[in-house]
Amino acid sequence: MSIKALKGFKDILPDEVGLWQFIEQTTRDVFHRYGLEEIKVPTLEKTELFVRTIGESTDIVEKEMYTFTDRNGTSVTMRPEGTASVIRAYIENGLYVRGSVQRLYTIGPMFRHERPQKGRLRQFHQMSVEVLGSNSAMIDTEVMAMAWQILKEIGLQASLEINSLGCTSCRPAFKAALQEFIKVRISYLCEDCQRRSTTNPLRVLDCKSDHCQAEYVSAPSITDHLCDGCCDHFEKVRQTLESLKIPFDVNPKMVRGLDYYTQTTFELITTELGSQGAIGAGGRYDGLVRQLGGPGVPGIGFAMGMERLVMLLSQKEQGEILHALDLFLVTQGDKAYEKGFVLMQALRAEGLRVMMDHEGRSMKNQMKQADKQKAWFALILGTRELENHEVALKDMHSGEQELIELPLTFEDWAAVIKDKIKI
RNA sequence: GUGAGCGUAGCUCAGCUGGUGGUAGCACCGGGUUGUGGCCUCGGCGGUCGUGGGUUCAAGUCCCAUCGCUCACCCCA
Repeated sequence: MSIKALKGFKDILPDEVGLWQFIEQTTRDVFHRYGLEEIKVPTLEKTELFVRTIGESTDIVEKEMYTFTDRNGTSVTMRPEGTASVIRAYIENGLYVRGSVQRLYTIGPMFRHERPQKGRLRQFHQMSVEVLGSNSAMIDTEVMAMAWQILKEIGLQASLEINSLGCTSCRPAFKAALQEFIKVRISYLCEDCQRRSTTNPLRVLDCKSDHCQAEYVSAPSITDHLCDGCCDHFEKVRQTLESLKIPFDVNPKMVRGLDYYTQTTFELITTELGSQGAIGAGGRYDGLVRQLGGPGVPGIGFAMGMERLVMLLSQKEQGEILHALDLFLVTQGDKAYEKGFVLMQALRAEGLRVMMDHEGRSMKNQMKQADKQKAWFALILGTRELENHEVALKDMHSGEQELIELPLTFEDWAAVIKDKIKI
């Protein structure tokens, strides 16, 4: 094998695609029930879009973007996340005039140049939601409830953690208090935290070192520094989550990696994926649309990682057998093969999923193929059946087989067979 | 960017202190059933031991380099 896929880029093979389709269909169904509309946006954007939204000093922008200059000398970037593009499209196409609140979702690949590991790829897929134009706390709850519903319907469990990061009026004060707290004990902290204390102080709270966490038990908590507005909002979110009986934990130490978040943030976490436990995450971003030159509308969004969902689901027992085919047509001899081929096309035109063998294999082998391809029925057309104007229909599950009499006109065969298997 | 582990058949892997690459499992093809799948049984196909160099009478095994994969850190979906 000479040429292989790029590091962190994966083929999704046919055996796996069924799971992908199941997850995607279930998710789309829930989205539609919540009144969301799909929007499709480009995977390539001007680099500036991501720098301005995600934040200059974030890891994504600093070292993870697939950025290059195109043939015109423009700096372009393969999107590392979906929100920025959707907001750009919202502003550029004036979607805010369609109504005060826009509920959008998009599904597709994202790109980040990181070292791959379990549950982390350079090209990965997200299903993401953006609700623009409402600052109601109920919207926050609705979005989380929707994520919760999706997990429930695809049969996965995760824990929901929420936090509030405050707004432009209360966050600076908290940041200052936190920096003051860190300064006093900086020499007791791990190297990472020492570095973070200047680059992104909020991040220290997220440190995985037990030692650092021991220091942070007495650290100032964002929830104690929220302004009245943010406090009310957060309170409302918790109340409504409770009224919907959605279990959650408040994690005042949860900090998100993108600069645009304000107020409510949340993560859906599982412990079954090694260190990449977040299967979905999001939050409110009230200043983002204006920051990109649009109207001053608030927004909230979240994204779920397809690969992580697929991994979790494939770890579980796979339930009932799905019939990939309605019929596998087994033939014997040249004449039956030729007739069978035309019959197969007629059956397909009738809406049935049908396959047959073209390699001239034995009847036994053809039966094996029928089994392997998960056909519901085997339809046997041998020399004997051809002579008698009949066909044998075998239920591959029960093993029962019956002879079906066929009309003299070949053209009517397909309809008769279709009738028979739709019992 | 940092650290650790691993590269032997399409896949999962044995292969001890160097001494002829495994009747290994799964998958695939064929026979046992001259017209019938799953289970069983028998047979068959299948390999530049990641690549390049070195040590040695002899390297899958030891040494060096290189490429690739994996996991973890950072960070994130």
